[in-house]
Amino acid sequence: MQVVWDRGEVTVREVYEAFRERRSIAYTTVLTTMRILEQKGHLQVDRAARAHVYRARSTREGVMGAMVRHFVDRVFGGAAEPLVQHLVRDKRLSADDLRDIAGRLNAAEKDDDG
Amino acid sequence: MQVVWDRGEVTVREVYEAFRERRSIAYTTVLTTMRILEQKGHLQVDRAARAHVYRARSTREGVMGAMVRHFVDRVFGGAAEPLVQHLVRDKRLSADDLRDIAGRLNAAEKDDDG
DNA sequence: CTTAACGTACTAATGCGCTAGTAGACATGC
DNA sequence: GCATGTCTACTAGCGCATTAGTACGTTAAG
Repeated sequence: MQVVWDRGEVTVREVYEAFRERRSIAYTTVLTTMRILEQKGHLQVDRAARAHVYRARSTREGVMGAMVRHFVDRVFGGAAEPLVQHLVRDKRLSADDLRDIAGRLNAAEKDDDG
Repeated sequence: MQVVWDRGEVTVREVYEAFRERRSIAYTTVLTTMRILEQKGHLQVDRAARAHVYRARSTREGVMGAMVRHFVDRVFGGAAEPLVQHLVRDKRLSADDLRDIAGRLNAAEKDDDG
């Protein structure tokens, strides 16, 4: 998925090569996986060329958003605060980071609806 | 797991009853699940009594922390900011919430090492 | 035309989580 | 002692993700 989002349009071969850089994997594995992703509606395919061309059906933002939502609901019952606190405890975020984001948010909101 | 954490010590029967309140499930399903959790080291079991007594081997905090870490690494490559931004976009968090948390953090840090 | 490279389709094995059934051990009441 | 209810152990099916092998078609080179 990451590879598809990065490149926009990909063939199986391209994804295969991208994966190979990191770990050993069979060409047919990638092929099968992409076919499944297509069946599930995550990828769109153009079969005109010999090597089918795949594109993502949804944006990275959208999918990640759904994953976050799912995760927060499942693990924290929908409550975001404890999640953020975990991030902080893990040193993923500092209080400064939080203020930063809050600041940017205010600016964005003014931009948005102001 | 939630049930075990809530009650501290539980038997299979107790967990079973707790689950039954929400959805139909077989007693043996709960039993098997708890046995697996024990094999995986998540639960600790005392076989002295006829009805084995289970306790959690790790705290809720610890497990949730690990889950958060895992999630952030896998989905966001370890970067917490974009995750937080998703939370905000989903209306799970407001800028005020963020400032709130940041404020509490400052207080805690003073408490901690100050 | 023949052959080699490339590409897809189909099939399948493996592993894991979830579910539950069956069998056997044990206690309890009569 | 025998029936009944409770509890665990063992076994197994189902669905899904992951991985890859085999078969077959197509294209390009000679």
